[in-house]
Amino acid sequence: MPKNKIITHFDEYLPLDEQEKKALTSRLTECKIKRKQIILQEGDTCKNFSYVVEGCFKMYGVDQLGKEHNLSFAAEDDWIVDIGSFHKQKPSKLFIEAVEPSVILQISNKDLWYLYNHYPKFDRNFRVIIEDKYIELQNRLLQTFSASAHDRYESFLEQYPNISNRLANTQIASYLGITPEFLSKIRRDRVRK
Amino acid sequence: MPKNKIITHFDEYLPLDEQEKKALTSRLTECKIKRKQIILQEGDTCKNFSYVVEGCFKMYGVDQLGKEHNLSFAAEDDWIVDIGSFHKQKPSKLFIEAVEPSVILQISNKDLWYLYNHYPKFDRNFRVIIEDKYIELQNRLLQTFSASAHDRYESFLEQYPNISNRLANTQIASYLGITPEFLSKIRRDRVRK
DNA sequence: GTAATTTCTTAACATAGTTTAAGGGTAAAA
DNA sequence: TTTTACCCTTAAACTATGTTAAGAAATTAC
Repeated sequence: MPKNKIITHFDEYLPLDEQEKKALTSRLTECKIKRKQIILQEGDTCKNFSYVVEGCFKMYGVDQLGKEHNLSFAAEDDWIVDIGSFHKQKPSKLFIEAVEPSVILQISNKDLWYLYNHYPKFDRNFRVIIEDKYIELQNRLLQTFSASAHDRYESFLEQYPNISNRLANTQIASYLGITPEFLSKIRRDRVRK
Repeated sequence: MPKNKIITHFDEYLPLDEQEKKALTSRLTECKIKRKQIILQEGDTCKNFSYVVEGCFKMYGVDQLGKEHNLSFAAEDDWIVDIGSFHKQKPSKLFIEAVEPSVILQISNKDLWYLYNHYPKFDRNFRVIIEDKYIELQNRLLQTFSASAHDRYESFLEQYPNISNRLANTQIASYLGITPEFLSKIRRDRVRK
């Protein structure tokens, strides 16, 4: 039962009581998503906060030359949302796309605010979830400035072993901020050494 | 009265009632900080969440070669903290240093948790504050990947006019992820054009 | 199972940004 | 006010990474 997974997820933070569980699960929508299906498109407003039960997603921006830049991946038991668009309910500059057939649980902006306003524990839990994501993002930015592409690739493999072997190198290159050709060169040098 | 500034700051989120104001202000410590004074050092645990009443700070990491990489600046009415270290109460990898003589209001980790546990509104307000910071950081990362140093400099000047004219170019270059020499070249080309 | 599409690799060439070094300018400290 | 420390700029040589193109390999779709 997919909705149990999200309950278990919250046990890592402040566990929900029966009433809160009921309030949450009754507001979750389960969706099956096909590979390459886009669940958020540039220009649209991000209406849902999504919890990945199964599968994997990427969130990316597209630059003036049409190139994609991956901001994040989300696999099992992770959240995926354009917080900027969701939080302010304004058009997004990003895309969210499934890289595998996936199952997600979605909660709408309106319903999440209902939970925030009636059960303060959700403010707490999402505060902590966001803080953790902020820490990750800040570490990544620091690495981008202070380490070579080679070192960033090594870190990525160490930090996300479960995700890295499910993604095309093209996608990893985009996440690292380099071209696939250059990643290929890095991989060749790794093996040779 | 510095403590009034922080109350006004919260009015932009969910305004505090009298009891909450009292609970907050009684837990704030006012500090005067000298230019170049370091309020968080690598290896130390970040014990305080700091609100800048006056002045300006930088937060940075130092790489293996001893080079500084600025992650963020904070001036009046902004918060400065190493969330990673503060949140998990583990040694920080970062420094926080005043770039001007400053006045800050600090709240300790313990006291902030007291507020979180007794007044849920603080969970709400800090959730929203962190979300805003997350959005900023994510935009910056996307820009770092998709725009040239020249364009990033222009954006920085537009986005932070109040900070940019108070900082040495060395500091701005570090924030943009380039060398001061290259920023100098960018500035020369800007003027010529 | 086969065709179609995408991904991976290689290599030659191009470039944004770095390094080093040095001189002059500016703001902080005493 | 004077000294000191730091900051800014220039320029030439250098390096990490990007670009283009093209064939081989792998994965996905039919």
